[in-house]
Amino acid sequence: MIKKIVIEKVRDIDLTHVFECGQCFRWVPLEDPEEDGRRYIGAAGDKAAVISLDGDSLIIETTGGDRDFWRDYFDLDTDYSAIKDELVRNEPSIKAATGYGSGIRILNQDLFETIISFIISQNNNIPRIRKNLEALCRSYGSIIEGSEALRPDGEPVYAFPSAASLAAADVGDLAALRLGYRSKYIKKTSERFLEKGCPASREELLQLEGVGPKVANCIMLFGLHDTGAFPVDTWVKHIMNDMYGFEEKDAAGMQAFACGHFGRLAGYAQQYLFYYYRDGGPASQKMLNSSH
DNA sequence: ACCCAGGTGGCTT
DNA sequence: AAGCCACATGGG
Repeated sequence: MIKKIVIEKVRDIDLTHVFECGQCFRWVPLEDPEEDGRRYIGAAGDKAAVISLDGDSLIIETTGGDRDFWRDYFDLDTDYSAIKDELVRNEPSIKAATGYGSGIRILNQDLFETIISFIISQNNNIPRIRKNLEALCRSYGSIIEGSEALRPDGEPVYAFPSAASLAAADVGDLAALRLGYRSKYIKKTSERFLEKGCPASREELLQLEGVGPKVANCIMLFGLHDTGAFPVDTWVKHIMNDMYGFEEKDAAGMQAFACGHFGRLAGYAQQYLFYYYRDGGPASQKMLNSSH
């Protein structure tokens, strides 16, 4: 049974930017990739949905979750115009990035899904991360009841696997999904998650196998909504080198500086910058190459 | 055949 | 603390 939820008068939201800025990996365009205002299909936890925008109304056709759940998922009670303004006031050179990624929102994602997703992200690229996660969900996640009705072809949406199902997985079977050396991290981390419960701090996250400083920061930002977290990946290294002259290897220095410079908005700043430099086309790439 | 991608763990200086 | 290197995989 599909329920339709309409949230009116939403601001600062662009579905393409929200779903393709690199914070999540399982939402995909449903159809008409060229069409303006396209619809996305995916899942948040065990709730499948098709998401679209009609003017300033956010339309959620879903198998579950009430209005409050989706308001929280899309972070709709946060004023992103105010955030962008404050970022630009504090750091004028970020304006191109906030302009390009205007409409990004930091989703409130499921913690376990975020942990596994960003363990898979290490030394990997986004298209392959998406493939890996889809394979993982098809093999270890259950079909979301009623999700067949969301898609014209009647294909179901799979829920993200539970910690129990991944903890019970055979490492060889995980590797067969092309998860590579990350297979053992996934199993061990799932076991520990089951045993110890949800990690709630940086220290606890760093104790998980396959979670280092960068992945921990992604989990804090995307899974725990700690907006002061500033993940430093290979792209952000280039950016911080370009903007402030940091040595490429000095990830810790970059992170410390950014957290001081942007404060509680560091996570937003990181996401606008990452998305702009990665997807913003020739203009952003030129800026990166100009000084080095 | 190399280099890179939302890096980490482990070992050696 | 800092510097290597292996690790799986697939695309350019």
